[in-house]
Amino acid sequence: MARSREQKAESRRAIVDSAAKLFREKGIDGVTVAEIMEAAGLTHGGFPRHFASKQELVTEVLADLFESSNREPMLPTDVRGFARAYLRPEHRDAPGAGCVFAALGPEMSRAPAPTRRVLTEQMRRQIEQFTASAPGDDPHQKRVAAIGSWAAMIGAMLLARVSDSEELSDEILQATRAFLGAES
Amino acid sequence: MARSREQKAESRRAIVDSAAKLFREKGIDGVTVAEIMEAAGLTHGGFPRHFASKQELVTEVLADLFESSNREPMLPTDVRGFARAYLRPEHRDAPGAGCVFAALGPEMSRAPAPTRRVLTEQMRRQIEQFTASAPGDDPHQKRVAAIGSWAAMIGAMLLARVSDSEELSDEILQATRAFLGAES
DNA sequence: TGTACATCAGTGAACGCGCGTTCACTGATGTAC
DNA sequence: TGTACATCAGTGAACGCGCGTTCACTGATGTAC
Repeated sequence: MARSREQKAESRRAIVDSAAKLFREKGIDGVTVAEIMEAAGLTHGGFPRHFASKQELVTEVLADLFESSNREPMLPTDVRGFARAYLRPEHRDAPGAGCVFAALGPEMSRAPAPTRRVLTEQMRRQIEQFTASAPGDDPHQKRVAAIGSWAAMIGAMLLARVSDSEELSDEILQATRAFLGAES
Repeated sequence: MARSREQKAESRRAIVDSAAKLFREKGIDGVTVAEIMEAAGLTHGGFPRHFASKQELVTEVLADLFESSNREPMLPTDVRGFARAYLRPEHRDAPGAGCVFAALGPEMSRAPAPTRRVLTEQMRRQIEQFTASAPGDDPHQKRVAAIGSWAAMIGAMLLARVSDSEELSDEILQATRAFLGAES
């Protein structure tokens, strides 16, 4: 039943990827370790060979997600292009592959210190990235626009996902795109 | 041990109020029925005399919160005044008394139908209320500004609560106020 | 190159705990007469 | 107005289940010689 070092690395990869998807889809508390392990093609008993606890996996998943999205961004890096791509029904309907903040925000504000540190670091990075392309006459205005625009995207995604009316949900996404000057 | 009808109504009130605070502070899953009952000055065994299940209490709490905030608003009803009051560190630091969407958003997007119906109804009401006072040359522009502004408030509160740096957190709130033209 | 052995990824059963919910019971309430 | 009785809010113990975690075990890996 034992596996090579290489196979272990593959298993770890599969666990992190499954968890990244499931956490965002169902919330941290909404997913069991057994469920994650099964999605990774393993049984739950093997979990402690990779992570000391579920919470440690959470932190690792976030660090991994941010690392890979910084390495090769899935969305445009300019704030308007980002907003156009972010505020789409496809993103709303696939939380498992989408924005961590919109999917897990409140749960994350109650997370332990190491987890919040990773999130805060990413927040700084994202704000700086948006500031570069944000509209404004001076650096301060640009940063204000970067923060305000990002906040609007996240809030809109959250509201769009709560709505039980697809019409209202679509309108929220579209209106926020217009509000941010990111009409397609 | 029995109580009069009047006392029962008082107990129910206490349960709903305690739950409204605790749910927003710690998330739905982060609070136990026993904890809510204790905060209400009762023991957990009495819970089913008031609610058929924890989930039913959740829906009741939301309906009650929205009913009372619509009856007598705690914040200004115009969008800029609302933003000024909403985007405050005091609000960030007291989620138990604050915005339901920022405190429970993602958890709510996975909630059962009756709960989401109550939330969607309130979303419509809030958007309509903001539209009345939002900037814009025509009704469409005003509605766009209402939606975009509200989204920015909720997203900013969420980010401000996730940040483990008070400086960054304060900046997010302030920048979003500036972004929405709601500087004090 | 072969061989003996230590390592350890992964399995599946089990543990222990916390939770939502149920239930027998209590005694004050409030109704029927 | 009194009195007997049904009701039912609230108590505290218990139930049942699901979860994160632990553990004895397995057998392939990969190292030591």
